[in-house]
Amino acid sequence: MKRKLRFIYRLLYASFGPQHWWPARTPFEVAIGAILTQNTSWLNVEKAIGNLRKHGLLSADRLRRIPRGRLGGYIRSAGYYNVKAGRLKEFLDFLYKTYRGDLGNAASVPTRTLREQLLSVKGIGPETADSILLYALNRPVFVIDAYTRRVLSRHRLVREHADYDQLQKLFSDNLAPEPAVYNEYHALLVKLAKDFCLKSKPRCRQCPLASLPKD
DNA sequence: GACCAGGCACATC
DNA sequence: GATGTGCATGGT
Repeated sequence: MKRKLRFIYRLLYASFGPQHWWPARTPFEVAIGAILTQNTSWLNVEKAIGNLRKHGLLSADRLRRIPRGRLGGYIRSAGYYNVKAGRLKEFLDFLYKTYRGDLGNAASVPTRTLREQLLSVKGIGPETADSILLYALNRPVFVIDAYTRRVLSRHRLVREHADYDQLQKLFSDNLAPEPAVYNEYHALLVKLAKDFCLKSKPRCRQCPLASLPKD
């Protein structure tokens, strides 16, 4: 499986090239995006973040002070805006209570501890926690999402009903803990899912993974 | 107009 | 432990 996962990575990278997911932004902004993008297209999230920026609200302090109802108004485009405004508030409470409002103060905290802390925040589940860990804090944590699940199961790399932790283990057991690679690999799997695994069968013949050896 | 999108909490069986 | 439901906008 080690060889296979590395082979797939090289294949996808050669086919699609670098995907540039969540490059240079502040860790705080990445965390906000991670919550806003729950079950939502990134395009709609960008609008919401742009709106927050336009109103000078992209700071922990400003977001903490604004009432939940008003916050919802600014993030409408991201959908579920009432739910998400509440989740952002929960995250900010945690951020201030635990790290004085600055994720930078989490730098020396072990990844496992940090993950448990994030998961204890209401509204932050495994994918959101792991997105924050990987994309905002550069920790070697592989992010699993609906696309990853679809690709792995469509290509029979995992059994159909494997849960989040099992899927994640597949990668962490078989890849060196390198955040840049985890970042790129995940993005490439999403690209593959969008271009092929969602499409009709004819396109699947041209799928870069179609030539994958049977173990 | 139908379907989908970088989930999660909560209820129910 | 599995399965169902509410949450909601905007693109295709």
